[in-house]
Amino acid sequence: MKKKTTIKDIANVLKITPSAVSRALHNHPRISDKTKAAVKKVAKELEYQPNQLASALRSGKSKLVGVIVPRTNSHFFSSVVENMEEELNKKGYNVIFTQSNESYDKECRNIETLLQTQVDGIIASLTNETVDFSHYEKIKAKEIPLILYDRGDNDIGVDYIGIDDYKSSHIVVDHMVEQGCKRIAHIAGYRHTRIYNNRIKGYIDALEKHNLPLEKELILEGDLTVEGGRQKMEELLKLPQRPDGVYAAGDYAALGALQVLLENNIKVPEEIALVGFSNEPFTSLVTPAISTIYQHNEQIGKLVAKQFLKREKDKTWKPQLNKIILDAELIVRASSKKKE
Amino acid sequence: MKKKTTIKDIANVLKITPSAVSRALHNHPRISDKTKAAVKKVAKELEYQPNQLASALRSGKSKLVGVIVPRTNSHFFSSVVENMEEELNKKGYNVIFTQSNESYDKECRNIETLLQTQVDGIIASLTNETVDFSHYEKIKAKEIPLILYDRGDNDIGVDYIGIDDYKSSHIVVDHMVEQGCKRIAHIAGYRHTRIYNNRIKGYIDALEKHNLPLEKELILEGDLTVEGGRQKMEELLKLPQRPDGVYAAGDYAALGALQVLLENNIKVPEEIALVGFSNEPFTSLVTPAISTIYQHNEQIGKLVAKQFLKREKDKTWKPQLNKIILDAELIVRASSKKKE
DNA sequence: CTGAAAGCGCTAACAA
DNA sequence: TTGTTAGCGCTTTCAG
Repeated sequence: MKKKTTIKDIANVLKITPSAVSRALHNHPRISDKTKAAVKKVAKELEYQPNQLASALRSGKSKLVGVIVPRTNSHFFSSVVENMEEELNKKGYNVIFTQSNESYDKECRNIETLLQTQVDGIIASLTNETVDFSHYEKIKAKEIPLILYDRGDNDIGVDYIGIDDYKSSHIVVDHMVEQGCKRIAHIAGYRHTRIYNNRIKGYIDALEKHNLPLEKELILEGDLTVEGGRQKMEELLKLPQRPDGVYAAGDYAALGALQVLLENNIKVPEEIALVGFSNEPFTSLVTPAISTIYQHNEQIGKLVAKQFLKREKDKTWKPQLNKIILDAELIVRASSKKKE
Repeated sequence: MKKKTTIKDIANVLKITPSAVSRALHNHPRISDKTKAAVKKVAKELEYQPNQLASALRSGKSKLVGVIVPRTNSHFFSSVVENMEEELNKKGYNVIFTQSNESYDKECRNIETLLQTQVDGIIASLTNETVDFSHYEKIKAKEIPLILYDRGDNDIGVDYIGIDDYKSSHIVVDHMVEQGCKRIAHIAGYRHTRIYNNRIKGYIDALEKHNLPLEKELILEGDLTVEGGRQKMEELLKLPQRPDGVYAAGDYAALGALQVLLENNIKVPEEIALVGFSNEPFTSLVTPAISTIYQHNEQIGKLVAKQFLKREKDKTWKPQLNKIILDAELIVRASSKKKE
């Protein structure tokens, strides 16, 4: 490894002190424009690259933000992260990025390593498994900003940004009723995950709002994979009286359901309408295209970043709860359009 | 921010010196088991967390690896990264992760920030735009390990890991010929990107191998988006004599092509067989499922990580070319199975 | 406007 | 086996 130029090297060339160089590079107000210019010129000539590590150690600010993502292979998360990164980069922060792979243990280790790396803040979305929050208390204890998003609606008193799952279900049911559905089934996620539970509650209350009877056999809890969706749909088709609409709490499950419907020559949406959740890219690519809930991925990413920056700036910051809940948006596509 | 425990604090408690503590924590051979135990006990009690920054600054090793990805919203890249991360974490490295978004400028800036962060190595896949490699020379000049993967087959003399695109085309054409195709079209990527060029060359040579005539109008270069695939497929359908097979150099383009075929009531694979490239998840989800090339994502991720670790270990390392080329694998699905 | 000097937390060569 | 000492590269008071 070649030795790199340091501010000391620049100082030597110009016969000034390292501190002057440091100030010049940071546009300190009380430094002459002449030296500023000179320093910058020499810096460029010597291909000076600031050593962030040293700066971080001295100043106590690493300019690093740790992000924990449950999975990368979901369009939702990757676009959230993309926007977060963009926003943070603008303000001179770099993003260290780890994935928990939906494992609680990995999540704990992620936090450990991020803290060791001296990140200035942590942004996280919980795994499906996470029910205990004690590992997050450590972060709180250190009083570094912690922002949760999407999966992380919490009682531990830290910032949270996500969409209104309860209301989303209302939007979906409203739409399906309007399209003429009378018996809407719900392929649901596991109830112990807060967001899925909220979707179930929203579904139930929305039915009541429309004076539709609640039929227990129309709520099928499970994992929201393609295979899961297939199984649940097959169960639904075996019922003495079939539903005329299916609301799946995830797009992959919706796709599985669609496959089963098509294989059974059931017309979508005429016989059974279908709505998914998350706006995964494939929903617009299959035939018929699947109606789905758009979670404002980009905006969530940006908001999370901004919230972090706000916390970071405020010196007197203490961990505190502050929820930002966005309304989701229904994207109506062919799979649920019974009327024109 | 609360003040954190340092090795000095531990030293004070035990009335020993910081260096002894440091050694104890690192299981230095020449330190008594007694002090080791004592140090570790106190460390736990005080919730000591090593400050990687300080360690990095002192030792010149940040234990950080920078990874540049063109896009995260591709299944290929996310699974490569996932496996890379896993492998590197095992050896105590953390991954800093940036995306270039297929922009040359962003790629340059990414390198800049990674170097400033004092990463111990850089792992990158080039953007589609990248034709000039001068920004990578900087990394070479610093003599820190640089590994390229997938897009990055290079003449700059650094390690590269990817699949054999030329051969992949052969595998595809062989398969299609075996299925009875006589006129195979190629929806291609832009020729200036090496991997797409290799796929084109492979396609051409494979046709020759099978004594099939090369028809220029059957090679359509473009961006491999869904929309791009649609357009090219429409062009192909306008030809006086239609092809009986389509090989798309990307799955999204293959999907676009499939949509057009289905909209025109053309039977797939009976009238026109279809093969894509990359094994994006949706290929197995659409109907008919799309045959495609699997690029050994997981293995590539692991190999890249291992290659980095090898370079890192070898103190006498100098930038040098070392290619690892994997054979890709064809996943045959309904879209190309003319025979049983 | 600039210089001198101290130190962030840790490691490692050299002593003892 | 442990202590001493010096310093990684940078920032930041405190002087001048």
